[in-house]
Amino acid sequence: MTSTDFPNFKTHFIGLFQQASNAIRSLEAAVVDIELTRTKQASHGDYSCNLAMQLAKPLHKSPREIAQLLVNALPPSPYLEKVEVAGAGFINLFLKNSAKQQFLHYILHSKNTFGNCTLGQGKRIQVEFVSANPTGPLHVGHGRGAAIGASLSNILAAAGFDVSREFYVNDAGRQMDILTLSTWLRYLELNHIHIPFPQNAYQGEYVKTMAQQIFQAHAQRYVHQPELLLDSSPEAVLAAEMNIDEQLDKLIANTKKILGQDYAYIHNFVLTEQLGDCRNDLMEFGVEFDTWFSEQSLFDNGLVAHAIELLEKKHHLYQQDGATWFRSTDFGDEKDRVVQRENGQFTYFASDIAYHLNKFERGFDQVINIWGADHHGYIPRVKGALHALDLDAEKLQIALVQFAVLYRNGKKAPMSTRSGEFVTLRELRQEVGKDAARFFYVMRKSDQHLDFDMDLAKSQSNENPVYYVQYAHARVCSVLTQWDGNVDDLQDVNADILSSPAELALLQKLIDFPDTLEMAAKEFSPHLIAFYLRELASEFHSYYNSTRFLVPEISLQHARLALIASIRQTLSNGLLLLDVSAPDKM
RNA sequence: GUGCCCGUAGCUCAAUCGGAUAGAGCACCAGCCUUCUAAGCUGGGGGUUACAGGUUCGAUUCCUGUCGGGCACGCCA
Repeated sequence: MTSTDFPNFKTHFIGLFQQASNAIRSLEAAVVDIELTRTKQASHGDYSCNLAMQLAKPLHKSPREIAQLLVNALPPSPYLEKVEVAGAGFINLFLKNSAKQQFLHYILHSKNTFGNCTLGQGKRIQVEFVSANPTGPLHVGHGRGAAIGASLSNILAAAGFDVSREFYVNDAGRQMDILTLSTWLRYLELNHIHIPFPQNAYQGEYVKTMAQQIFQAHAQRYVHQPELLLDSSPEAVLAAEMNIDEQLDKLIANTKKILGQDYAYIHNFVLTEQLGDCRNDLMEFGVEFDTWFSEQSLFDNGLVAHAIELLEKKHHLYQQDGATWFRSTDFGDEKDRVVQRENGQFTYFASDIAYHLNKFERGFDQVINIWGADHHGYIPRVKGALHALDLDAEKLQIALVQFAVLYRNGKKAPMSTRSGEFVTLRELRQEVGKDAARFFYVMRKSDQHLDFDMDLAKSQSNENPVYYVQYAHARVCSVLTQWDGNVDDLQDVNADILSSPAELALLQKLIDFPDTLEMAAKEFSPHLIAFYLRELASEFHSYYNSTRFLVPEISLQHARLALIASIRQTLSNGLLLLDVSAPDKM
């Protein structure tokens, strides 16, 4: 065994149990997949297997009896100190101290690849996240999706997937038209033309800023004939009887008519402006994308029409009330869905079908969508469309992220979007910092509601878990700096001396890191990394306070330094997965 | 009204997809710096896992019901 080629204990032991159960003829039929879990108590050893209890029922034998059979048939392992049958029929495995100690060599040789695994086998996986409408600044709700998506992408990459990060740009819809209208109205105001600003248009200050930019660059170039906006057409006369959304659509239609070719200029300007802002915001948040995929391009390239044609050919469409419907009820949806409206316009769902078809055609082995929980009702129709197109809908996995509720000064902060009254992601970053925000966002399971406490996240004290972890890293750095040696010289140090309970527990904790990462990748659960880091930091801080590292005895000193250097490496690797910095000093 | 998610310490949340005595942080109380960073450590009190049944060797986890909360139910995106 070379120090750079260390086994994963868990999979190694599962293999042993596999062999053992294969060797026992009476078990053959019953054996399912073998699970190995880490124990919570030291008296139960390091790993525990419940296979015997699972087999008890089908075999009509007592669990302890089966457990003993398995233990007897278990091949020898150089890493095992002892094996015990305990409790109702658990098989407990005790690792040799030497196995734990030598693991340090593996960590110090692996360096920044420690924890990585080959779970993904190079498979191409796409993660689509954020995908916010480019109609205004990102708010704290988007921040959660961004943090989880980015961290998950990093985790999947470390787990051996070929990850592609994608942002779907909704640049084709009505929301963009509303933003265009809103900006033009503000621009007219700058030209002293005051038209009542609709309450359901975009109220935010950033709209005025964009209008200002257009005004400064082009003065009155885009004023045209605003009086036509509220023309005396029959529709306008009936305005009082239109609801506010119909009024808005009327204003948009008139604006397009008035501006003609110039509408596209303004539309494009606001889109570019918002997208650039969004990209910049996310970059400063540590989130970057490989692809920004335009919804409009699906229309321009005829992919939407193509996708609908395909559905038509496969007889999944029908006409009713002048519209074209997709029979999604055939695939478990609760009602059929319109793909093409009476007026000939495709719906958002239609472009989404084309988008997902396109994702599949790009040849990804797996596609993950990270969606806000409010989209859960949307899943059956998208999966249904994939089924209808004879695609393997299993390749698409949707990870729902629950809303974040922001608390400020102990009170719930408002988050309404149209009104412009919301806390932006940028403000959050400025108030609490990137690291604290990123860590806080992934401190919860993503499918749980999140209470984001600004005051807690902001406090530079032990209340904020991110500093606790970073502090552990900085402390190790400080010790190693004072030692003034080369960490690489510790790679093959004799670690046998590390035999105190605290040291062995720390070693086991380090051994857990690759398993934690693999689990986080399998379950799409970045929060596991955050929890792991806090636990590791906790054990380190405790060790730090109880033990001196820079002791006179060189062999002991080097062994302990190797241990804390390994801890530092693991903390650093883990923090990197979350795009949180690992500072040398604090 | 229908569907999905959720309910765990005073608060915010875990619990390796059914495992052994349900764990952390915050808050509260009592201690620890002339020695590697006190943004730290040590100890303490805190629970009928919303409630009532059921399934089995074993339930916070699975099933049913009740109560309470969130979200979704457009020819919006």
